[in-house]
Amino acid sequence: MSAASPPTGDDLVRVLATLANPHRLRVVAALARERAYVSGLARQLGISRALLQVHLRKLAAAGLVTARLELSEDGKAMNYYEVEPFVLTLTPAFIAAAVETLTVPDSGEQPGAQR
Amino acid sequence: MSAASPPTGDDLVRVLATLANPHRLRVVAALARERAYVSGLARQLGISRALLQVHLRKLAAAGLVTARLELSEDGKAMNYYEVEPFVLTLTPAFIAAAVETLTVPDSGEQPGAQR
DNA sequence: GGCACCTGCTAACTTTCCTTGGCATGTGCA
DNA sequence: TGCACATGCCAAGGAAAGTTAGCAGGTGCC
Repeated sequence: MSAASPPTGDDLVRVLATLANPHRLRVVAALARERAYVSGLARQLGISRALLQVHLRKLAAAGLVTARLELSEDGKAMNYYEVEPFVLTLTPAFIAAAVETLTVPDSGEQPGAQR
Repeated sequence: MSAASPPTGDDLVRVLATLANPHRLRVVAALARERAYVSGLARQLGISRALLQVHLRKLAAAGLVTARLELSEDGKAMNYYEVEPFVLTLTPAFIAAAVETLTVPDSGEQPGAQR
């Protein structure tokens, strides 16, 4: 799956909004090197677990990272996160295409909204 | 120059944050078709000029669009905006590289911040 | 049992962003 | 002169995001 072909413009907005944050960018960068579990990653990044949890959740909601619950050798439950191999090439033309499938805030949500 | 090789991670965050907005995405899409002036574009998009101004300013600050002041046939000052031909390929590896040049919020702003 | 490590959640505060409305300026034309 | 169009700015309220602190649960080991 991954985010190869961004279908809806809403998805694009969500992904961009998710990546538009220094902490989340660091998380993606860290997970790009190697997967990690929450507490360890929090220490590595120098932020609180609560804060990291929120960011990880957003990244997961955008489909940029995935969680995998595992058991360590000593039987502790570790929640390992790994980055999704996404590729997103942003260009004016690409954005123009994505905008076609943007839902409008109030009225309806017709993709091909003519002006 | 355009945004061919995103230098600092801060720039990346700025560009992403700028694009992470439905209105600004629509603006980029509209300008990708053809350049336009503020009032006309506001009518075309169905938003107020004040709102469009703010979004255009952010887009310009991120280097995604450029303004060009011209005079119409009847002597009116028209501020034409056009999109910049940017190309930004987002991948985990690309982000990992950009993070290297992310400035930290409080302390200093050393690019190669060790963990 | 007590300590150290892991997990998750929620409430509340602070900060930032979005949006609107109003005001001021300048031009051309009837 | 008054209308229509263009430009810009600033203040203020509402909505959303970021962050912290605290609580509760689980396991292994001395």
